[in-house]
Amino acid sequence: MAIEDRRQRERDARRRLITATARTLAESEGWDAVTTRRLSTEIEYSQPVLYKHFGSMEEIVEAVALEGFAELAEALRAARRGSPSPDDQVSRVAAAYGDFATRNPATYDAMFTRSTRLHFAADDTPTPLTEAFDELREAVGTVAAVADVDTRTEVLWAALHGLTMLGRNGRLRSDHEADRIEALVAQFRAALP
Amino acid sequence: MAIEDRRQRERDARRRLITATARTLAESEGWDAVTTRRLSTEIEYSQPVLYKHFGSMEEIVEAVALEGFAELAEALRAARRGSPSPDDQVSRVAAAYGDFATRNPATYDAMFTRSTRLHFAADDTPTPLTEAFDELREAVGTVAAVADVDTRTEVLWAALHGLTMLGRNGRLRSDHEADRIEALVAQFRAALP
DNA sequence: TCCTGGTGGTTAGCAGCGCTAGCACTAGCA
DNA sequence: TGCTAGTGCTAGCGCTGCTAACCACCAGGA
Repeated sequence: MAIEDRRQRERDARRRLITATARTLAESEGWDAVTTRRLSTEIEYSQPVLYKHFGSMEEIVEAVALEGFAELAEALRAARRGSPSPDDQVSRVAAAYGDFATRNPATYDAMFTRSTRLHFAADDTPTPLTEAFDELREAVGTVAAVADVDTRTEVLWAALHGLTMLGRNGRLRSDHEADRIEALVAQFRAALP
Repeated sequence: MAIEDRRQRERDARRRLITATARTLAESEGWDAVTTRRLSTEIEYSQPVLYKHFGSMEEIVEAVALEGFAELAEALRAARRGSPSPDDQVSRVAAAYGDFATRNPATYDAMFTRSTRLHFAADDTPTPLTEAFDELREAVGTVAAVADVDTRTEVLWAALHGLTMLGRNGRLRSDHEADRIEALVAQFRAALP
């Protein structure tokens, strides 16, 4: 069995190598550069090896996205815990969200633009996704005992995502990012039931 | 000159044929189906004809996007004008925005996901884009004499865009769309200076 | 009326894409 | 030592966006 174990470890390591390389390559040169040929030369294996681990290129992107969601959840959790007063949590979490998106643009892209098959609020929702959402939800919950926390969390998430995407594509005034986050949090706080 | 005029008219007509066909095809089968070969057979010309009118496939998508922005601006204008009381404008405009995005998913995609080169708030911003933004801005302006209308308009736009994108990819509970719009508008109204 | 320049449109082909069939080799077991 | 299972390769298919080179036609002047 030891041999089988070793083989499994090697398989796992190579799988991680593929996703890590894909992510690094995407962050440095954009997802357009992440082709099966380029990726395979980068990991120093031939193309078909990729398909031993993933059914398609899309699945590789999905794996990167999942990794991203786990990291996002962790970043939001850290922001929430590092918050001195509970009232501050929404503000901190919003800032952490923007920060993550800015620092990992390609990964964020994998999470929200390039992977259409990862669904929320469904039976097959992977745990990293629900965990990230739950962190936002917890933060929203502290603001006040609002009637429908879920709805307001979704609205907050949507606003943060919208600010990220529009900002990235040059659709918003580039020197007012902080103002927008502030305005968002302010109007969020103002709407107490 | 009459001959030259006729030629120009024919050129214009063919250009419109290309964008209209691309849009229709995208709405019915998705942008993946809009390849240069498919598009050229659809308009009953050969591939190089496309390149007499557009420099690349991306420019065709951009043309569809511009058309979409013009229509969106018009839809928002109609919603604003059809509003009985000024207080209602934000709500109406938000609903009209969601409506447009739902009715024209592929066009919306061209506007916000597939065309990265159309910038807002810049010197080279095409008029349809600023017009659409201005309609939102006007609606926001009616809510109250807020200090920074621009910032709050951007936040509203971002929230609407986020709700659209996350909703479309199954990232939000599918039977609470109206609730989210309502919550968004409510918190928007609540945050008066 | 014939000739000529320019325009409109075509066919054929390039490089690169995701993906796969099928072969060569090697490690591990009997 | 011979067999087997599994690993990784080469080569190639059908597709993509895009372009070079050519042909047919029409408008305008001699």
